[in-house]
Amino acid sequence: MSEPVERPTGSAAVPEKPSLEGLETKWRDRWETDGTYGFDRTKTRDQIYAIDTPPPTVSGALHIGHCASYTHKDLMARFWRMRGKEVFYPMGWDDNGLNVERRVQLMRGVLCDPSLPYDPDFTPSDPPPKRPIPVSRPNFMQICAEVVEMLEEKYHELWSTMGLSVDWAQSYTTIGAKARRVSQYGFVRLLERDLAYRTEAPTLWDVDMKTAVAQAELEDRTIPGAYHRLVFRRADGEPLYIETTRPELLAACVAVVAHPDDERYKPLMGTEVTTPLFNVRVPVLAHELADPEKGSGIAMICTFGDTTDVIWWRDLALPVRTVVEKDGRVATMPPAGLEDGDGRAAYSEIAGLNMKQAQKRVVELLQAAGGIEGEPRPIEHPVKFWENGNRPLEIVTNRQWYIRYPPTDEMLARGREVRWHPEFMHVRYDNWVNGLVGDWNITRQRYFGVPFPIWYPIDEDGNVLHDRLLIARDDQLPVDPSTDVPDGYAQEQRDKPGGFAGDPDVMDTWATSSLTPQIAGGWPDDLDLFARVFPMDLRPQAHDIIRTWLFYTVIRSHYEFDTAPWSDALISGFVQDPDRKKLSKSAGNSPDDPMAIIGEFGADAVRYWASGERPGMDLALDRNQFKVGRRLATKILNASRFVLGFGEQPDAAAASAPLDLAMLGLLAEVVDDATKAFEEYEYTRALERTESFFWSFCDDYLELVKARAYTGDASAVAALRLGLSALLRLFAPFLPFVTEEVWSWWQDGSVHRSLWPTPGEVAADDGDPLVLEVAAEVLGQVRKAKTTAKKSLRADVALVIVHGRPEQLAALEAARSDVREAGRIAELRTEPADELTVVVTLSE
RNA sequence: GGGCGCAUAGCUCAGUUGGUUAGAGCGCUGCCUUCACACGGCAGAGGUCCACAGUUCGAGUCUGUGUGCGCCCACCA
Repeated sequence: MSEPVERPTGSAAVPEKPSLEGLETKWRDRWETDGTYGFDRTKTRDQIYAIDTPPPTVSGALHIGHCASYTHKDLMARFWRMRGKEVFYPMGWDDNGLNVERRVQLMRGVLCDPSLPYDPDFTPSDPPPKRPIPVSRPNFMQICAEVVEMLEEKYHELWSTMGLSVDWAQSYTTIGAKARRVSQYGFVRLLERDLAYRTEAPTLWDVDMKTAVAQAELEDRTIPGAYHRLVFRRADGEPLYIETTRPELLAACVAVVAHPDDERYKPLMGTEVTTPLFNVRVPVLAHELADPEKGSGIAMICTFGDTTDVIWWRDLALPVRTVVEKDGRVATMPPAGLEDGDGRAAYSEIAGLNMKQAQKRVVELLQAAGGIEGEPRPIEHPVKFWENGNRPLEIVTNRQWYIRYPPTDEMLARGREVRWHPEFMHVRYDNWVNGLVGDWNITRQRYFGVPFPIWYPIDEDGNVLHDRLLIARDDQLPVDPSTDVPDGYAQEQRDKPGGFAGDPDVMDTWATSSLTPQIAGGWPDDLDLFARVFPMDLRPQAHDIIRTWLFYTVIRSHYEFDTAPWSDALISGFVQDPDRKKLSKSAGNSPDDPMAIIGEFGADAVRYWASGERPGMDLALDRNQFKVGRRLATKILNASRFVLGFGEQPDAAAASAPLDLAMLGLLAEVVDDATKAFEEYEYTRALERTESFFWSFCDDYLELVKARAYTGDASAVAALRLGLSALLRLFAPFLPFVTEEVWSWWQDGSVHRSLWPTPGEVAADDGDPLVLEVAAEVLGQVRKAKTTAKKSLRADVALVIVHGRPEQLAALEAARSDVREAGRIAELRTEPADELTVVVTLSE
């Protein structure tokens, strides 16, 4: 038993009492100052790893789920950077569109009324008024811009605190000039190729926000409704019962339809029936989509009650009888075809009512007129809503811009060019592509968005000539047709006969965000940069927007560059609260407020928790994991201080003792596994392997070697420092703050710009892992004996007899003195046996 | 109605090509004031691997059926 050795004085840079406090602030400032994550655009495409980072919707509430998914992207960025790639890792803010307008309406109490003049002195009142105040379009835009800037700063703050290694110099916003230019330029190019077009067509419409919405933004909600049994009259005066949940649309009825094989209605096909109340004659038609099981098996077709009506209307070439206006109210004037005097009188009773009121009134009128049989029969049924809306969508006819979908097989082929992580998410893409209907409506009747770079001439009679486009020149873009003037016209001619009119609408936000690789990559003005980053390597995103962001990006890249936009898609899941419900959206003091959590546990701990979410899987919000992560970070701090306290040994080759080589050999395997895991986007496995090794490094190896290390043994010190160096680098993507802190104690430069360890670097010689395994097992048995005897681990051991196979005993011999020191063993004997057993006799 | 995923210890999850006694962390219990770390360490208890059927010498793992949960999609009269 050796005498305690005085501990060598540690490096001056190693603090006596290391702490995690303040590491986030310290290092994020330092990384910013040093440009640690700056992108070097002189590198070529093969040297670059480009990430198509999702621009977060800044109008949404910040919550801990963001931290999880953005950590995953950062893990990949940091891994590839350490592998020597120049990582192109921009950040965008999605700050245009309807959601921002809604947020502004709530936060500032204003809404846009384009008919109002600009008021330079207007300031929103604080707190905002309950009833939003109408303001001019320029005022509204200004307020929106202020609000998004504030929101973006909060995101920036959170991302920096989380340690995201983005290059902030590459930032963009989807409402910014660059994004507007790319959006308009991309649009014009599609227009020139007839891949974008404008047409008047039935459109899904949100009556509250008064805008069209796209197929991808729909969601079904099950709400109460009721079947109303309406009494139509056949030519012979007999009744024909038709069940509908929307009697208020009766005036919009253009036909009734049954299945062609439905024997009950076959005799009526080709005849006409008369609607109750309005007394309009409509044909009885056949169509496959009519379901004999539903209602009375025969349906009324209205223009338009739902998307099936649109299909019937199109397939059967029916006329339009519009009843619903864009504000969701019944049109003032009755539709064409409603000629009957009583019918017009009935219509006047519902004109101007909203849908709910209209339904009530129509039912009353029908009851009075005997047009309805029995009481309404309540049901629950799915109805289409805009995903952020409050009232069911209506379908109205409107002029809209569309982008054509490519043929299905082309879109599927593009999907197959991408490697999906996890692979099963690919199915969602295919399902979506196979279920597409119509084309992509990119028009929104809103204000805070990218306008269409289009004007229309006005003829001498004041008619806007919508089929004669005045398209902005490429070099003019971005333009705002509401203030800019097309070539050949003067500002005074705006909205005048013989003059011009600007296109009033803006693009759907996806029409812009589908171009994120183009926007971030500098297309079309910086083609040098673009060639260095496109097609990109990675699209990381959540699974809910496969049908939107991912799909649309593929389409734009397909049209513009004839390629998939990236080689790999990394799809993350959602964060759920411990009860598996949706996380609360409230910002501020909620239990999932990210800043509060980071403040309590540290960013590394939050990243640790997030790293446990495997691609495609959901993750529960688990405070326990924050604790575990924090404990790991603390352990790294303390273990590192301990290791570095043994002094320096610059020659890594000095590691020669069998125990030390065994440790390094095992570490080399860990490096190899972690590297492969990362290359397969299995970052969770990389962390698990590293973490598990690290704990045995601390509990077993460090305990075994410390007596020798205290003496300054070159092999021990070299192995410890080499092991620590590799471990810090393996942990660096996950725990960037604590690893950087420790790295700074004894290394130059940032750990995040150091090279990822390689197996060969760690284990130049072949160590025999058995040495460490057997030594750790014996030490473990000694500890167990002490614990069982309720003795301190410092208690002396009189005798240890190890039974084992010859190679096990030989391995133990190679570490004999380390084992004796670590276990405080007076006498260590070995005896041959078939399996390894350890008999421990404690001293009295 | 269609598709996808999940189901393993009280909780959160690993279990790679089928192969002895199914693992980890947390939690729980006990012990250790230990000279890197009490924001610690050591150890212990705890499981009919959702059910049924099949393939196989052998199934947590492969096949089928069913059940439960979650998500995505769907033409909703």
